[in-house]
Amino acid sequence: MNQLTINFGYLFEEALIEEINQIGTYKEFVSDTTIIEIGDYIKSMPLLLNGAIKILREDEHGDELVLYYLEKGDTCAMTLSCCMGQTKSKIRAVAETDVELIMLPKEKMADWLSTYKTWQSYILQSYHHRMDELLDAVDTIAFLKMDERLFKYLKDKAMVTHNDVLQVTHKEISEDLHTSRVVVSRLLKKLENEHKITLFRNSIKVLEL
DNA sequence: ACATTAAGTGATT
DNA sequence: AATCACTTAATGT
Repeated sequence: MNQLTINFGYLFEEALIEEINQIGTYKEFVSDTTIIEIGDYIKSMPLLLNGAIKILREDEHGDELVLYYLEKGDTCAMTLSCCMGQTKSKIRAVAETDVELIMLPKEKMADWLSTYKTWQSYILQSYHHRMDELLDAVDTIAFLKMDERLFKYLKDKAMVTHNDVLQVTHKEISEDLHTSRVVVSRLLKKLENEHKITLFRNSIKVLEL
């Protein structure tokens, strides 16, 4: 399993890679699978080898809101805080693309914090990075108008899937952004008139990246 | 041919 | 920006 060395070799020393290889369990998820559900107890943390994961928040009525995406080399900050305390997940994680990852039991990650300096800085950096992404998400929701949010959403999605043609319906977008389908349709039409995207049935091509 | 789902649009709040 | 009501277009059975 060389995947690990490819994605994390520059981060971790060999001994740590070796331990991860031995202890971690390799898993795959196909696109659109829910990996972590709200309320789940977290007993292991993931290291993303390939693909992208969408992190969502949900309100009491089941309405969703996309927070950010995880990409290869990332880990989920939520699981970190959940593994420390014994709390439930407050977010949902859905595979945006097909995903390959390694699950690490939570007991080890605490041990490694003291044994491996590279592990320690990786965890701390992950936290820092997630915090930035979260602030970015807050800014986006609080300060950007819907049309700008929408365009950013499309660009982000194109980015993580490495594909400028997005396979989504207006309805799905409206759910991710927590707005109505009608609004999304109107704004998409506007973006198309501005030549930023082109619309098709069930897909959208992003022109300005 | 008919039903279903996706998308476009005017009018109203 | 949300909702309603309605139309049109594409797709599935």
